[in-house]
Amino acid sequence: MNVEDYLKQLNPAQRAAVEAVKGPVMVIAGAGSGKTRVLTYRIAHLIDYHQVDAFQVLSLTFTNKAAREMKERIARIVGPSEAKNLWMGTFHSVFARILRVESDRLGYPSNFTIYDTEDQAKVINNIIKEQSLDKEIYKPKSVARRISAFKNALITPEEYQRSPELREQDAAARMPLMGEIFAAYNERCFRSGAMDFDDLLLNTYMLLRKFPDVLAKYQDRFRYIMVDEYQDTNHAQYLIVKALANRYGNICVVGDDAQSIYAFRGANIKNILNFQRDYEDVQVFKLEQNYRSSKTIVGAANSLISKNKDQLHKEVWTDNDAGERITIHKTVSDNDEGNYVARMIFEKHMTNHLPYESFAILYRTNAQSRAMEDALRRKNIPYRIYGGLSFYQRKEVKDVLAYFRLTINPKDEEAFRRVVNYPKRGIGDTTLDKLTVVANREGVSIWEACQNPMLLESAGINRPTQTKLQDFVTKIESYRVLTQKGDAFEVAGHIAKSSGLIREFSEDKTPEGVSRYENIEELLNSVKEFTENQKEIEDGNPSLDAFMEDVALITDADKGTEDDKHKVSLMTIHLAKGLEFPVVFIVGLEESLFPSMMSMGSRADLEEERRLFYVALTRAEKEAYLTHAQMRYRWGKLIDCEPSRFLEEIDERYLNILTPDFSPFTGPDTSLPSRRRSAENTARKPRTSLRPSSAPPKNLKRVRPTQESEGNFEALTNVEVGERVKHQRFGMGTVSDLEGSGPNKKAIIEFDNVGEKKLLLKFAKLERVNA
DNA sequence: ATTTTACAAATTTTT
DNA sequence: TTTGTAAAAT
Repeated sequence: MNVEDYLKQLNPAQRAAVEAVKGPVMVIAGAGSGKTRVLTYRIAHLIDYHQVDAFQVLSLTFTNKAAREMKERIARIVGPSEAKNLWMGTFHSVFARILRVESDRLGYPSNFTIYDTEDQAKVINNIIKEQSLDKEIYKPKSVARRISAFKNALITPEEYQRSPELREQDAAARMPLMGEIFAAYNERCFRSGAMDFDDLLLNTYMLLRKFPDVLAKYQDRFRYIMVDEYQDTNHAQYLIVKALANRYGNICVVGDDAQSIYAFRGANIKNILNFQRDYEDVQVFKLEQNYRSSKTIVGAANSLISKNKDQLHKEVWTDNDAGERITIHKTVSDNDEGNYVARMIFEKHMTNHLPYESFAILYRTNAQSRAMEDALRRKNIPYRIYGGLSFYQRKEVKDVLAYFRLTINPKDEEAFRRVVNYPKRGIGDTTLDKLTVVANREGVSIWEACQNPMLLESAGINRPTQTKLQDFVTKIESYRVLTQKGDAFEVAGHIAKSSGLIREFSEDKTPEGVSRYENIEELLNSVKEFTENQKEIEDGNPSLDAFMEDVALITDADKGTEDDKHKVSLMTIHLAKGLEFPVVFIVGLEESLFPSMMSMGSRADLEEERRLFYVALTRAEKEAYLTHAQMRYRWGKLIDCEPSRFLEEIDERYLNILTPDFSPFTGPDTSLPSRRRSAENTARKPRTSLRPSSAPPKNLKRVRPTQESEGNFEALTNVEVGERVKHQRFGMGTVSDLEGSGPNKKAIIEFDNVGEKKLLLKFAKLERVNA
């Protein structure tokens, strides 16, 4: 594709934004206005037309998936060898990459661990316990939120102590020791060689501020900077971008104030509202033509968002057809809501021949997915849930990962605590407490304390336990040696086996245990896949370090794969940002659910909820359905619900309000007479108890005790060479070889799309395909 | 040190 | 309803 070709595909406003390559540029991009297209072509244009070196372009996106897709599109214009040099990714992943290079400046090891929310909570919990504070007053969650807020505002523990206002705020909240906890938390993370998500930003900022030569280096490298979803940047991100752009001034931010929905994690909508004040001679472009949605949807969304006070003026319009009115439907209960949605999807799928991937069900809270899942499953409608408990957060997966983490960075205290006695080694809480005391006293990590027999002795740990600890240390050390030679897959496989975890899981024959075992297999598969991919790439890195780096910053939105074709998407509205679907169901439009209870206190919060609804509505291309239930299960109790105020805020001419008659004689399934209702409820019980009692697998393989696994059971193990088979995830393939026998029988399968895989037949959910 | 039992708490959204 | 934590028992 040459210059003329891609410029021709743009409308005047888009084209102007693409061609304005110098100086500060702000693009206000209404929903569905072709923002990604502008960003893509702008970068391609820089490289292709202005001969800018791809190494000098930094592009910060909202998800890594978005970055990957954009890179592919750019590659098609400028060629893959050039495109691969682009710096593209989320703030967190790009800055983690920089921090790995520069970590010694800040006193961190370059293989620092990235703590997720769970690790963070555990550290805080430990500190609260050690200082014997009342955790009714110092709620770990609120402490974590508070610390996160400090970091996003770039406040250090020292600055905290110097600020009377902050100290008073916490004293007023009966938490006068907040500053001490904050300091202890930072200290502990530092000693563990670990950064949390906020640290990735904060430390990048500190790095650039304290070391002018580092700043100069990156200023000089990133001569063209682009920031997507600028309305969702926080203060730290704002300052980092500003610092980096300070030399060349070629900064282009793209965003939509109407879609700012991340204030709760520190995003500051003022960043976009004040951009013109912050930079000189800003060129502003407004993309107001919506290419995505029908006139009805655009009109409805406009009428809704006009209720917000804080916004930049813009007029989103569309050339598309008027389309169907938006349906509002009231149901009796949350289960009923699920049935309605499932029935509508089924009907539309059958009568209009819409594939299942055309549908999305969006909700405010993850908890709402349950009712939807039940209903979809009952109708055998395939679906995929995004978010919720992700694969990498599952307990058993984190256990294995903790061994990996400890191998890479033995100072990682949370990983240490997690696995030092798992599988059981006779090292219990008492020992751990003693270790903590001595580590704190000496100002070293627990690991370092374990390496020093003198310290163990002085901690009052008895001889047998000392030996156990030393055995553990030796074991981890041996893994470390292995990482010097082996690739991620070799090391991971060895660790999983020799740590005893595999044995631990395989001994458990309960359905939960089997599911856990499968998840570990799945994890090792993904290590294998990663290793192989890295080996194929020219300068790929197949080490375990690289794998863990990849895993740490994977986001829920990043994980979609090919096998999501033909599936209905279920996700929170937050996760739906940036996506679009022909038909969208927004469920649970009830007061104190959406808008959420927490947001009803202040106008600013309420406006954010309204923007959230705006985002939800504008995901729809052709049709939108809004549902609300009269009753809903919450906290295990049935509660009454009022329709959301947002429903009244949409201009009526776009609406089609169904006021269904709830007598048992009308609609076939919409409302259920009480007898059937209770019968259904009792019928539900046994199935629910069949579910793994641990958190049900939300993302990858969901264990479905009923249909699938039993249905094809005979077909699983007796495949033969040359046969055509179908795998849930990998698609179609041909069996090329068999290995092992009995329960360990494996098949080597050449898949049409993903190449050769070796699968344990016991677990691979294969289907025979008749040629 | 580990297992069992009982009881409380939880639901906003995520990198 | 489910999940996690604290106390009590082995």
